[in-house]
Amino acid sequence: MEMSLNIKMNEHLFLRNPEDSELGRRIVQKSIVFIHKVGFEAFTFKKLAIEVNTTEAGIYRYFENKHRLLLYMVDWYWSWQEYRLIYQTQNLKNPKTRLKKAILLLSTPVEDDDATQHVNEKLLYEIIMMEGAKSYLTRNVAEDNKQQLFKPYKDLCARISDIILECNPKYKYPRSLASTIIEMAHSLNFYVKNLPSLTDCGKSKEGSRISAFIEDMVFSTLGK
Amino acid sequence: MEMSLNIKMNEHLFLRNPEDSELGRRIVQKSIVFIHKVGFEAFTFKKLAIEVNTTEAGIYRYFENKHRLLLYMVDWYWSWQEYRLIYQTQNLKNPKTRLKKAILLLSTPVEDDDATQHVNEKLLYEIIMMEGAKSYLTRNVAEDNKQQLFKPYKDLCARISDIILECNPKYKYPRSLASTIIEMAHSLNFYVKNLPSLTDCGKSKEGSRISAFIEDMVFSTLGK
DNA sequence: TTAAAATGATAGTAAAACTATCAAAAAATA
DNA sequence: TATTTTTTGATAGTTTTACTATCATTTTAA
Repeated sequence: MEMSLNIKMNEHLFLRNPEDSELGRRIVQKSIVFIHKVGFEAFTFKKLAIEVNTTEAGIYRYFENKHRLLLYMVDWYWSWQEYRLIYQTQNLKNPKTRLKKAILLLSTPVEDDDATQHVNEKLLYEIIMMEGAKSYLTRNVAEDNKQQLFKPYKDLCARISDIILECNPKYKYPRSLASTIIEMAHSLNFYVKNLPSLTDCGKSKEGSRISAFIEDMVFSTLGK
Repeated sequence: MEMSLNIKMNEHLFLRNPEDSELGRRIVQKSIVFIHKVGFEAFTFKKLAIEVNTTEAGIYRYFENKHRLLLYMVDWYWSWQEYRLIYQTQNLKNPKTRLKKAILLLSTPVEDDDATQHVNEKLLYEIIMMEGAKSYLTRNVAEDNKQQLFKPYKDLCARISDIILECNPKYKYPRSLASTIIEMAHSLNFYVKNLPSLTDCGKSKEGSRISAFIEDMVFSTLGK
């Protein structure tokens, strides 16, 4: 059986939906490869146009600017992680097991998933690690937030928060703890790779050590 | 008694030491005000020059580019926080009390400190909250790291890590926990202000709620 | 089959991110 | 105090970025 995953994206993210055309899908696909390669600062629509084999104007017809394109990728990523979380925890009854799964999913660098042809999840994970925070660390946070552009992140946070409450209904800070899990899962992976003295994890077995730390912290906090 | 605090900065941060001249100090002072006002993206040396009452070339004589100037501010901030931590914990014998103090210092938005004439710490705290991560989220991390440009952050992390170990010598992840404290203290303040649904803290009494969350998490993790 | 929409090709603009030059002013030193 | 050195001011110039605009051609939809 052949299947493919399609995530419905917020309409404010684009001028023309990139899912609807060959060119659009190529823009998304190549921008992931290209941002991963050169970083968000050096990434321009002019250079991307060459990779995509179109013109600068061609890309501007899909995305207002490169920040919106980043937001598109970031939103796609968080929606995908929420999907993975739902999918991979569906038969797990024990909330503790589910929370463990959530921590593992977020803190383990991802492998490419074939269910999505034009998105390379492995590269995307590393882009989020490196550039993810730039999606909200701008003067436009308030406006972007009004347009619901951070909804996928918030949804994931809320979902993890719910699992936290299932583990311990009396816990006072489920959302703060959920955003700590999400944030640190990615930050610590960045640190291990680039500023290892900020962690206790060696470069080997990265994911597992990071998730061990987060797990220990979370379950201590929730009173096992 | 009149006193002033002077922090020795890494020489790679600047071309000419801004501490050594009236113009240099004005560049630092005004850049804090200006970045706080318009954000790092919209901040340019040309516009800063007008505020400082000099020319664009005048600023380029002190700083190679705006990213180095950001790093200068970020490093100054972490050094200052380390100084505050040492100063404010010097007579506290109990490691638990000292760790609580550290959490409070990092998670409470700061008031301006008169010991430093040309640095407005209140504005600087908010700049770090908003722009701090951009200092290391670049393609130059590795190079910048070789030049020791992240040393102040690492030093602070190491110091908190030491206090953590005093609280519980057997704890396995003191550095990861220390960087979690530092990172989340600032991130959560940003969330409360801009994306409150990622937290459980209302906009009132921000600092105290955030530190309550972090304290609870940290001491649960260390086994009170 | 014809109208509408999407793309390609090209041009142009304002601002950003620098680099260079040279004279005037200020500071250091002899 | 004179003179050398350093620092600043003023101005100009270059390349790249981040767009916007126009128009012909191709593709798709009615």
